[in-house]
Amino acid sequence: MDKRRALIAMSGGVDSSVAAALMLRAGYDCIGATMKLHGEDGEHSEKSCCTASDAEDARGVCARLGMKYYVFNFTEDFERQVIRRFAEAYEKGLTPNPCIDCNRFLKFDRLYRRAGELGCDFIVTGHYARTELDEKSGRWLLKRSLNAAKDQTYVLYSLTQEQLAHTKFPLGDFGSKEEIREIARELDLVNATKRDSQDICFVPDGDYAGFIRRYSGKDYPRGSFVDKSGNVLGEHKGIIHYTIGQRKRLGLSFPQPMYVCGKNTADNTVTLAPERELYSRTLIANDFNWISREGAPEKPLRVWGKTRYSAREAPAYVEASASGVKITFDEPQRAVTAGQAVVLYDGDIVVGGGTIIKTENGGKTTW
RNA sequence: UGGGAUAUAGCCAAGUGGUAAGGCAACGGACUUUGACUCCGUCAUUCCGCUGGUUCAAAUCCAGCUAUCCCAG
Repeated sequence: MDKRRALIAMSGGVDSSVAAALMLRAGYDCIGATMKLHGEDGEHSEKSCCTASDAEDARGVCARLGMKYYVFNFTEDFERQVIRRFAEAYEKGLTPNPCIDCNRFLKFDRLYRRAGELGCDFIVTGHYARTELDEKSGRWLLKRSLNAAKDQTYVLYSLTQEQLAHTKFPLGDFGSKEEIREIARELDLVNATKRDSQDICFVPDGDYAGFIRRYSGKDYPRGSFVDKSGNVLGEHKGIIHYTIGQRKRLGLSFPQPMYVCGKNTADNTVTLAPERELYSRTLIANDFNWISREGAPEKPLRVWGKTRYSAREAPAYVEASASGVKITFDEPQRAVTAGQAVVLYDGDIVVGGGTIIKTENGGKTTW
């Protein structure tokens, strides 16, 4: 019987390289692949991913491990599905998470389909997450990695049952990143000590507002910082420069720290308030993907919700609502931001996730 | 141009004779596969509006000047 074949999505980093090694070790017929996602403008730092040198690292690792290696040029899809969404979201006053879109539309769609065309049974990534078939329900589950600190299920909530059935995350069962690096060292992989990637990969200099301006060719006019009562506090540099909960780079001084608590694209204002104004207990999310269950529960269901990548999950109830999925936390959450994802957990199991479209402050208002 | 008040870093602001707190902002770093948040660090090498004076010693006392604000015009 033929060996099962797997396509390894290789960024050039240590994680996906070790994932490949582990799949080989497990006896799979492995093909390495790097997605070329953005053009070479020579300005990408070592902090970003998917650069030419990263592809070289991936190629080197594949050579070392004796795997076939391909580079797929997905720059067009990336531009359309990730960068454009990113820019348009900011223009609408939202704060998007491009990593989630990249996983959803590139890795687990474009690349996933390509893997199928190449006769692969699985797509493999270096994400810290686990999958498991639940015998009782017959559903594929997405579960947190054993290494809780590195868990990346938050950016994977969009995976469908079909995708989960054909995905493997070899790193999910490791307790620490050190173990991963140790394997890389043992195998003498070139990137064993390469630093973890971070920041938005297509905006390596961190100036995402400048990037959006160059990308769209539009000008984002200055406007007013206002307080909750509408009093003008100062001038802001353009609404795309700010996000909910932001404290720094406001350029204004007050007796107390002030934070962005609202953005209004209609009148181009940014509302500032003290930290205590940032908390909201309920939110509405749409574009929701349910993983451990079929759809939204009719009656409130007990879950743990996470409103941002680095947030700790907090107890909440989720239920169906006219405008989407309604989530009510036991305790108000800080700076819940439209455009970001909310992901729900039941222990280690990802119940589902969606995009936050609306929040409500401290129970003062109901709908 | 009569009276009163205030003049300390980008902003606010302690300090009232003994050798410049703190907060905000800014900048740097850590953390982080998003934006943020958070944490750590730097931030008036003695012109503390200016000029003199008193004193061993002044941002702190005195005088004059300048600027701003308020009340009277």
